[in-house]
Amino acid sequence: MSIRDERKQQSRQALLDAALTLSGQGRAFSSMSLREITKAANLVPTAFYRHFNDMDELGLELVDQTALQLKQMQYQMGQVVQHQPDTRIQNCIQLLFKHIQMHPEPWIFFIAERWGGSACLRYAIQREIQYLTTDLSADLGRTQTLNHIHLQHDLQVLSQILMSLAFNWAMSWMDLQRSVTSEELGAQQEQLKLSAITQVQLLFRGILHWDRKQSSV
Amino acid sequence: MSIRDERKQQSRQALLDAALTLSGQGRAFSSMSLREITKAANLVPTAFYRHFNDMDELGLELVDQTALQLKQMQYQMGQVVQHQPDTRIQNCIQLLFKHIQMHPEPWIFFIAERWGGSACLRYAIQREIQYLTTDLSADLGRTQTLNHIHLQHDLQVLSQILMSLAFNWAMSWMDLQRSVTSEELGAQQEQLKLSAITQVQLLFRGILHWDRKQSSV
DNA sequence: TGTACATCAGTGAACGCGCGTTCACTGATGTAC
DNA sequence: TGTACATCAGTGAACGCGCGTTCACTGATGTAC
Repeated sequence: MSIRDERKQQSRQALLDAALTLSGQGRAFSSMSLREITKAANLVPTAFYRHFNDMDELGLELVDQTALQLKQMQYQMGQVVQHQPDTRIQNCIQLLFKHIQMHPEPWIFFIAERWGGSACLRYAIQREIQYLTTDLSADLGRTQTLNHIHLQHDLQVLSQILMSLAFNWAMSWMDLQRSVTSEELGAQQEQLKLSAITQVQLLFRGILHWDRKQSSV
Repeated sequence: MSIRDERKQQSRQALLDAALTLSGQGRAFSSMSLREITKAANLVPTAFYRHFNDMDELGLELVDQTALQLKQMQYQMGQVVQHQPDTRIQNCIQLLFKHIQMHPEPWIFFIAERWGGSACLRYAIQREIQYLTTDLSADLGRTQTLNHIHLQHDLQVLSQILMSLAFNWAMSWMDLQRSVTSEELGAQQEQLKLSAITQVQLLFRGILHWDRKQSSV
């Protein structure tokens, strides 16, 4: 890549990073202004148009980038579970929260904009979450515990629940960091983890006793 | 109430309704302007200050009003289940979706602003959802199916899952109405209901086999 | 009941500000010979 | 390698617009006598 192209890429990424940072601070994407973003990226407002036609285009690119990060995290967790088949639920949850702690922005951006003020971001994120759910469903189908579940639909339903729970945990986690004093933080984080573990154990207890034929509880 | 007070209340409610309507159309609260709201309520911008100090104050009042509607819906569902103890999960879900269909705005407002761009709305909504969850937990504790669950914590965890699922269903439901053509709508709505029913059946299967002592799956 | 005054929801002009977008430009980088 | 021209990321002035907020006002409603 030429010097010029490289610098252009840097500016482009600076714009994307600026938006992601604001999102991480709790701002809604639909309330961010083009001028605000360019200022944070050390550019004049008009330079914006060298990279994107409008804010929506930047937003969609941001969905792509953050979705990629979430997919990578999911892949890594899948690898861990596959190579250590006796990994306990506790350890999985611990691993998940460590990831969330280290890279919170994609999680925040996804859940805040999933039902946010921009329709095109909503659809893009919804689509990405569907991909993630399908991938998770495939991962789950390969595990020992769940190989008695044969109907794709049932696995898909389980993944949907897990995915919606995971996003809830991520945001509750970030919410604690934003609002709780540092002395109480550790305790409340532990409590959140415990709650998450119980939630998943409850789900897996249901799956272990799952039987399509008598499903009319 | 005097004529003057009555008219003032009407204007005030018109402002609140205007904001709720915009929210129902997919707009983020943090991107709504004071002028926009007053215009929709047939008032001049400056009249806004006769009712609220700023948009945040209006937003908090809106949280109170919509929370009340959700509480009433929860109470009604609790009554139905209590008086017909053999109510099936299917019927509960059907009832829930009927409510969502008839009064979608509180649901949309709550989930969109739960992680939206306004910090004070986030906290207010979070608090209300906690109340709803605790109430649900109490309702569940009174049902036959669950009277083998004695630990408050376990009921609370179950309520948390159900609550987060319910909000997900509500938004998916509204999303269908917004984006799917009318001929496909009915079928997709049925599919969503089926998915919701399966999700809850799975959860209750887990609860039926729940036992704190061997909870390390 | 009638009158004189007080209250106050709503009005309309005005303000300074940040917004998205246009345009002609600059000057470093890339390319052709 | 050196020169002459092309490209194009970033600049800066300017525009019209909607924003939140101030202020002095109007006139219907309420209150005291």
